[in-house]
Order: sequence, then C-alpha cells, then structure tokens
Amino acid sequence: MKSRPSPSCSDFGSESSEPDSKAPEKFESATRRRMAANARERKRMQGLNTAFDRLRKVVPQWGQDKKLSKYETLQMALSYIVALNRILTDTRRPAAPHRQWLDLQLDVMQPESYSCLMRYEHPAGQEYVHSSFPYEFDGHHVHA
DNA sequence: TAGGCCATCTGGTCCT
DNA sequence: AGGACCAGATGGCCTA
Repeated sequence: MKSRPSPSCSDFGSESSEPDSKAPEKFESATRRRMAANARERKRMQGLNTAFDRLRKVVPQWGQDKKLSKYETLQMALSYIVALNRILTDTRRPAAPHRQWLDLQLDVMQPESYSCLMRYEHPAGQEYVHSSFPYEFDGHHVHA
C-alpha cells in the first residue's frame, strides 16, 4: 500500500549477544510483546482510517477529484453538522425557501473553518461555492 | 526541492 | 500483566 519505514522492529532481533542466560528469553518475550503491540496499533489506526473514509462519504465534497485530508474531513464535518443543526432550527420557523437554505450554509461556513480548503478555490468564487454543495434538500439534489 | 500528508514504530500513561 | 490510546519521531510518496 503505502510507505513502510525501515522495520526497526526487525532490528529488534539483530542484537542477541547477552551474557545473562535468562536474557535471550526475556528479550524474545519483549520482542514478541512489542510486535504484538505494533500489530494492534496498526489495526487500530486502520479502524480509525475506515471511520474517516465513512465520514468522507457523508460529508460534502469540494470537488470530487481530491480526497479530503483527515484534518479537512473533520473541519468539514464540523461545519456540516452546524449547518444541519441550523437548518433544523430554522425549519421550525415559517417557510425557509431553498435559496435561504443555501445562504444559511455559507453563512455557517466561516472562512476560518474552510480556509484549509481554499486550494480548491474556483475563479467563479462565491458562485462556485453555491454550486458545490451536493447534498440533498427535500428530495432534490442541490447541485445547481 | 520543499512542504503536506500519511503509515508505521515506539515509549509512556491509564484502565481493566 | 496486558490492552487501548496517545503523541513524537521517522521516512516514503506526491504535488506545486
């Protein structure tokens, strides 16, 4: 898959000249535990990455080509939740038109919360922002 | 080539 | 004691 930095745990077994008779066993046991811990940590991180992938799928994407980084994913999720929350609150008031709904989202997306995404900035500026929120509203896909 | 992002290893800390 | 979680270090890959 990706990078695999020099497996220093394999170096673990390379120095095996201990005078103490119990030392080799102790060393092997320590090596085994370390390797087991590494495996668990790998598995844990894979679980975390799976969770990030699932989050990426439900969070709005700014351009389909580029995968959001972990940090960007969290920022986007945060903004998304806040936006949805405001929508929920707002719909209790009389008729919020679609346009208002869109503006709402941009309102919530404070610059500091999406500045990390500015590399996707489009020449069309604000227009692009409006057209790049592919979530659904009221059964309609909002991607005008 | 520098900088960003990532995977992995590792040692420390906390919890069961 | 052993597992889960975390943060720092390290090194690889990719892009501007």
